[in-house]
Amino acid sequence: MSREDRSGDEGAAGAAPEQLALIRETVRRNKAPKAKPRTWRGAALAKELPVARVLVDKGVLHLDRYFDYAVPEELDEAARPGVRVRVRFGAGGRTVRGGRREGGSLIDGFLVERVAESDYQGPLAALAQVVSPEPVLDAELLGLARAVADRYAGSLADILQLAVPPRHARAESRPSPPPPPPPPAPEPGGWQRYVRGREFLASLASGGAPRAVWTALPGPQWAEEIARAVQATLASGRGALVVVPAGRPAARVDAALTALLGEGRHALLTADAGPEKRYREWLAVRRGSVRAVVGTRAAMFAPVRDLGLVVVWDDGDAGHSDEHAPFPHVREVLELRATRDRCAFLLGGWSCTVEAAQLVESGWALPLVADRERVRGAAPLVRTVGDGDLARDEAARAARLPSLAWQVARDGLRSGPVLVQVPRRGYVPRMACARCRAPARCRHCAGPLQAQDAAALRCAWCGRDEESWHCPECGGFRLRAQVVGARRTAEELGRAFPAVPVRTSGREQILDTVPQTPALVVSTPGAEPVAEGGYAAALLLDGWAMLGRPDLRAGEEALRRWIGAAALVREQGAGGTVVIVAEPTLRPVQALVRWDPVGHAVRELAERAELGFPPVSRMAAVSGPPEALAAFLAGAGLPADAEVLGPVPLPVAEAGRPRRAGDPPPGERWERALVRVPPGSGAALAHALKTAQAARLARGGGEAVRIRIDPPDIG
DNA sequence: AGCACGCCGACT
DNA sequence: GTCGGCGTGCTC
Repeated sequence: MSREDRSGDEGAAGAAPEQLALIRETVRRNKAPKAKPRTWRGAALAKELPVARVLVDKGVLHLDRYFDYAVPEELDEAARPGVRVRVRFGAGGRTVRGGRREGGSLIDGFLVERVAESDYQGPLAALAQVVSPEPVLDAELLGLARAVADRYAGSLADILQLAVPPRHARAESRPSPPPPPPPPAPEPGGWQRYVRGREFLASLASGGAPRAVWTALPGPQWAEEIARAVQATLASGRGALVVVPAGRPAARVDAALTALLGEGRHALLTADAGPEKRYREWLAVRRGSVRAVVGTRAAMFAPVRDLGLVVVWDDGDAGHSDEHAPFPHVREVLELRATRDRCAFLLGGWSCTVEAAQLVESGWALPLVADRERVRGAAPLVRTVGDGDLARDEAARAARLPSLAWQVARDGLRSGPVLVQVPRRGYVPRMACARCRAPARCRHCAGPLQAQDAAALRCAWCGRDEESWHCPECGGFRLRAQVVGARRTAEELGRAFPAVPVRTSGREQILDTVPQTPALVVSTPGAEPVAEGGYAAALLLDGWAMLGRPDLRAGEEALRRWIGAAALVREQGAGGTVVIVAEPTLRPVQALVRWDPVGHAVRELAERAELGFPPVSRMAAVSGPPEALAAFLAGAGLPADAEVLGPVPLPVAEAGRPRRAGDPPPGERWERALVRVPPGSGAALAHALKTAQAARLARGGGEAVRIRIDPPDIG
């Protein structure tokens, strides 16, 4: 921008807007007629479409737009839309005598588009280099990345970092083979067990785009069912994408696809592959030589050709949330893809998230379930041990384990392995009514109450102190925090059955499978090995630890984990039994007993709607130093229907403790505010936050605040 | 983040 | 006149 331009703006500060526009227009016309670009070097330009619009690869929000560069004649051929380029970028660049340009540093970018002329006033710099002719960012992927960036108030460059793997020259130089012809449509297989299963598969095979929330029957067949859905989609001549939360389930779907389709039909995109392999597989997908993909969360952006189906398995698993800003979630991204590409959508799991229930409730997706009788037949028998039982149970007090659990373990060990689910350490207890166990909630915003110290209660959302709490359910006025120590219980179990081997599976060392022989398998949630032929029984000893977490999702998450363990147990007709040590009146416990995760999610959804919780409302968390946060919120121009809760102080990070993304730097006192908007205003909220953040960053001095749409831990 | 531009005070 | 300090805003 020239000096004249700037002084023109200043001189017109008091002028009417039309006048201002007129002045700008005049300056523009006089100075820089829209014509072929001039470059500083005056090099020969491409004859057709000599301007390249480039997305510079900097995650900074205020650079989240395209920059125009001139295309030199010699790069004309290679400079196609979608290729990686290098350009000079930075204020360091300056024009020196003779109209030549120097300075500015070389940075990476993507060529987004070729156009005839530029809106930019002034001479364009030339593309420095086309890194490779491989068009890695096509219009479809760009559009998706843009939509995801907008949804999460993040920058396009941040999304592209997740969506386009780093280049590897050797991988690129190898040609990819042509795709094999479509396979025949599959037999319905296990899909026959679901009410509309055959129809769903048939629709996929005939090129349809059905959308379903699938409540999978317990047992290991889900992977094969997903593979059949993929095959049906391939049979229609389209591609398919499956995203699972971790490497183990990815391996299961991978095996099922190989069994059904043979080798070379699909790609496995997981985080643990090396850079070369990763890029090679990704390229094979992009080039269309592989039409089906299974992978973990980064695969959600996989550039599958002519996408016909997206699948997400177990969407409640935290593994589906990306750890890098702006933290996109697989379910949400695949929803966007299904809508944008008009392709089929399949969300499956043994359990059911509130978000999944909402997809059905809103009519966006149809439920895909088995009838009650079949569900009951496939599930194990679930028995509960509540506080009353424990109180009456002499043995339990002595040995810290209920008699029922002993019996079930002993019986089970006669015919096979017995799973013992124990809690992970580190759950923060939530306060609940000592009498009826209803969670204690803030009377103003319904956020969870937490114990400050011995006496004081404070809302974790809005920060208000609660001095005279009483239970709205039963009128009780005493609170209790629930703490459990069940690890030792498992050890005791081991001592009680000395003839039986004890195997453990946990965070550090995860067992994949265990044999059919009798054994005690002690596992933390999510790390349960699969038992050949199913477990004879399972003991779920962590009821209170799971329900006691100060998290909106505590109930849903507890149920998901219980079901995740119980689904590995034999059906009740084959003697499969589950014992859960938790109060049988609690909603998630009842849902487990009835094996009704959907009913549970539907009720939770209704309750969330009533209380103004996500996903019925959209929430964003904004955190940062108190002054910066206050300034941000004051100037953010939030939608009129936005409601700001808080800010409240965040816990100060202790030195030596592992930090999670979004935690304040050690020793700094940060605050966090929650902003919530009603349904329909989510996009406006994201836009307002993004704009405000960009303005702050552009001004330079302003300290950045952290923004997270759909925060996972809203207390 | 870097870096030039421009305004303003100090000095030849 | 002209040199240079720092505050502001831009990067094709």
